[in-house]
Amino acid sequence: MPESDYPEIRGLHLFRNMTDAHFAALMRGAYVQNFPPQIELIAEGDPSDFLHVVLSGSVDLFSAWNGRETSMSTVRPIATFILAATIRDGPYLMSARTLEKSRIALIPSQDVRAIFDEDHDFARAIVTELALHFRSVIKAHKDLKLRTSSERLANYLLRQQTRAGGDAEFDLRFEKRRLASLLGMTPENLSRAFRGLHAHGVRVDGSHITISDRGRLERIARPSPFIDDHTI
Amino acid sequence: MPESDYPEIRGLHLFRNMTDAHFAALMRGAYVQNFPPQIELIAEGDPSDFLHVVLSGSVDLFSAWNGRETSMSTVRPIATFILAATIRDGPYLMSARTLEKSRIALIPSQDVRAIFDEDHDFARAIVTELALHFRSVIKAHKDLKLRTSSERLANYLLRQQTRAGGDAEFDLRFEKRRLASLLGMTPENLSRAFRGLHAHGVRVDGSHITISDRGRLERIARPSPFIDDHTI
DNA sequence: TCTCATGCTTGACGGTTATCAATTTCACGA
DNA sequence: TCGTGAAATTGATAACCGTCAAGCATGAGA
Repeated sequence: MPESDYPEIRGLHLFRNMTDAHFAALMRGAYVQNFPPQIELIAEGDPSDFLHVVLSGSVDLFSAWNGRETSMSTVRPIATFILAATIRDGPYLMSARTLEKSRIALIPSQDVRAIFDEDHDFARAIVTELALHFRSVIKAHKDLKLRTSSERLANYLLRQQTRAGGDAEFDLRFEKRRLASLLGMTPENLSRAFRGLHAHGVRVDGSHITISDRGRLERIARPSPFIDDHTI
Repeated sequence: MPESDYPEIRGLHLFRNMTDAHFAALMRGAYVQNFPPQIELIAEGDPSDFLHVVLSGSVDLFSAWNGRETSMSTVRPIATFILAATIRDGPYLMSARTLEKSRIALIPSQDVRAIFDEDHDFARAIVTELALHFRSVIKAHKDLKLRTSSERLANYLLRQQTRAGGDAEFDLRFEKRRLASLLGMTPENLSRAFRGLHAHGVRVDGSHITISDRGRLERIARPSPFIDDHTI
């Protein structure tokens, strides 16, 4: 594992407060690999041998059943994924594939579990991380159960506008087909949902979005901090 | 807090391995209360002052948005709820109401966080519990995104049959209206979905279910361990 | 036993969403 | 610059699901 990757990983919440010795022990068994786009990193059902850390690029977590497939979430640098499977030593519940050329660190799951037993600060960080992820999934679940597809899109756009610094214009960070899958709809209906939002001040040009009047969009989106605020 | 409640709580996975001193410290600030049916224990958005433990009865966790409401899950003895909100010291993401007369222990959240910092076994148990819950929500999310309503019902019935010991006959543990909400559908459509399963060997008499041929039901339900097995 | 409230079921209807097919647009390499 | 293939859009259609209204079943209480 190249020294240059250490600071990035060390800077993560998860690894920030552990002792140097324990961090070094974790890194000893870890290695970094470069992957081309569209490579399947892990498959649903595989044993969880490694905790993954996305250092650059991006990774799609998805799941399939009975010939259907859906995107569950996208992981961007710097972040880990499949922490829960690592902790429980259970099979992956989602598959993962690179969306673009990506650099990914692989930390043996058994090392994570071993250091977890010894380093209280690391254990504490894992709990915090898991609780945050848990709450995010709850929010996604509420989004899906309580809202129609165009309400989900409207609220998604408001969230993206917020994370873009509140600017009236910003770019979608996904292909629309995958955005559709994330939002739980077909690409066709995403297209129609975008058209429906024209009447509420949303302009779409390719992946470039313009929200002319946030207040107007909020009146139909009705965002709730308990669904849409992913910081709490 | 009555001594008689100690063993039940102590027996929970979450509290089983912590030291006596720390457990006693937790129980010092805790108290047990009896609630009648249909009492709202907590409301979405409230600060998470207490970790709740259901000792008897049952509790519905639900969420509302824009005039709509949906059941998220049901908590039965002996189990805790809203652990993640307690850990993060964030607002509740779900409301909770008693379904029947229930006895519930309330443990101050700040005590949980304080003991967590001191007792490594407790911290470890919390991580395990959170990871398990996280994976359950992921499964529920996949269920909702990948399956139609009658597929969800068919798989729900198979899961219930399994937990009833595999018997061909068992009873639903919910009112059908709440089962419908849990499964993400209306009571009307639940009724129609049950009728649709008649053709696949499912008999319904009130809340009594008979599955004449599990294999036949499995052929249309196509259960997957990565959605339906809540033990992994 | 009767009444009444509640939950469940059924049918009719409309809205939402998925599917299929056909274009159009766009990005990228020849 | 042009050609190619994938993505995005559009329209038509059907499946799915929610809503509304009515009727039925059940059980608690007078």
